[in-house]
Amino acid sequence: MSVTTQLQPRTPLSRERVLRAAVEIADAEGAEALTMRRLAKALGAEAMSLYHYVANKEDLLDGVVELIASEINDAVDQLGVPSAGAAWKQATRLRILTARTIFLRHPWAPHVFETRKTVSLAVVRYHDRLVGLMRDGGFSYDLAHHALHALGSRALGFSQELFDPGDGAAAGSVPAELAEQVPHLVGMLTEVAHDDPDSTLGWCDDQFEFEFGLDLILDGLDRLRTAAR
Amino acid sequence: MSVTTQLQPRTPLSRERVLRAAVEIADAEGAEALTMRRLAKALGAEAMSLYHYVANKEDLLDGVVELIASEINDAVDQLGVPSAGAAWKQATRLRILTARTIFLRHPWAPHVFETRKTVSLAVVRYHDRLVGLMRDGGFSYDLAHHALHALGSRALGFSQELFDPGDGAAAGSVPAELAEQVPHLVGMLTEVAHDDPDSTLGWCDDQFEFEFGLDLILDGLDRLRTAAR
DNA sequence: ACCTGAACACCGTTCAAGT
DNA sequence: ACCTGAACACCGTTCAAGT
Repeated sequence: MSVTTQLQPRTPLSRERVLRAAVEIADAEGAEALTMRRLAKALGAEAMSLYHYVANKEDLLDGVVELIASEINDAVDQLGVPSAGAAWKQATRLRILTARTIFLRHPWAPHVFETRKTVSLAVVRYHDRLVGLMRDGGFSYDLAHHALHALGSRALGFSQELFDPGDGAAAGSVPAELAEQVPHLVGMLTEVAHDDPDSTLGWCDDQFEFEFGLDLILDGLDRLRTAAR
Repeated sequence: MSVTTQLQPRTPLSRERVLRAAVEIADAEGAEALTMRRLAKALGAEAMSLYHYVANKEDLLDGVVELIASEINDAVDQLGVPSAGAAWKQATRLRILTARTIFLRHPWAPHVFETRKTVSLAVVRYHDRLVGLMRDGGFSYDLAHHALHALGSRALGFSQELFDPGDGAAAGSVPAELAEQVPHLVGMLTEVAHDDPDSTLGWCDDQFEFEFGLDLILDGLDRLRTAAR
């Protein structure tokens, strides 16, 4: 028995390694593949070993959120665009769209963010800087506060859609019975699908719609900002 | 053994009964209490019996969404307020705030709505009528389409918040270390909490913030509507 | 036809034990 | 100290069998 097994994890486990492995699994196979047993196997350990680094699965997911929020903070901290006065809007817009690029790499992450019960310090820090930009634009704390609520998850760069209003847009594929029940949607569907015949499936451009909604809110806030002067 | 057992369910099971019982359990104990075994027990049956009325748990939740969306449609269908021209905005606002009252009765429902993979006909129908109101206001199908995306879940009357920017607002309860890391939020917190000293905990008024965000979007859309004339 | 008991393949997690 | 095997208390679900 003097043959030392070489297949064991060379680097010891750590909370950092556990969290990074969790993100990798979710990236590769989706959030539902992220089980304690599966995660342990990826680390060359047993499920129970993980409990030395995370209190339980909720704590694991809290840590994953903290990791991704830190990734976002790292990206937006080095933007360094002017934000004084009217420039607040472009600065905020760029910051949010930059944060969004991280979620495009982790499409499972929004759902995990939304199911957290505790607040992540990195998420709070992100919002703090956002309020900073608004203050540069002359926002009162009161208006900045309402702004955070109005933006909601859009502040971090994502918006969960209940359904895609363009589903089944393969014009004419809508059953006649359904067409009678939802005439406006069918009309909308055929017209918009007609305007953009390139897109065969899922003709809603997520990025365009995100920016449309974001600009609608930012423009509205900017109007309130100048009105309050 | 001629004694017939009187404790069995008198009324036979049905999909309708199963779905209604599911809503009752979630209302009373939260969505996590809604398991197949628990649901069966509430109906005086065994878990396996439920599979004659729902294909699986996802189908059960799909049915629950359909049930609640129908409840919403029933409520908003009888509003009957004018919606022609500029009145579209008030009509839409009232409709959305009315839909919201149903979610206030089922606080677990937003999460279930957001995790659906298939679209509910009742949800589609709700949005169809919303597009109808916008058409009354002179919206192009294109603008109405962007409007649905911009509203997102707000169209149905709820907005999931990542965190409450007013948590720990018991002014002064913020550790000095945290105060240094997020100065703007702490400043915002103390000022807004000061303005409204009544609220001891959770000083963010959900209803007010929902209406603020909703009006910001509706006002923006109304501006685009008139600009497009 | 409608319903069910036992069993299966998973979960997260506890506990007592290994090195 | 760090890690683990076996076991527990749950899940959703399959299957073959009851009436």
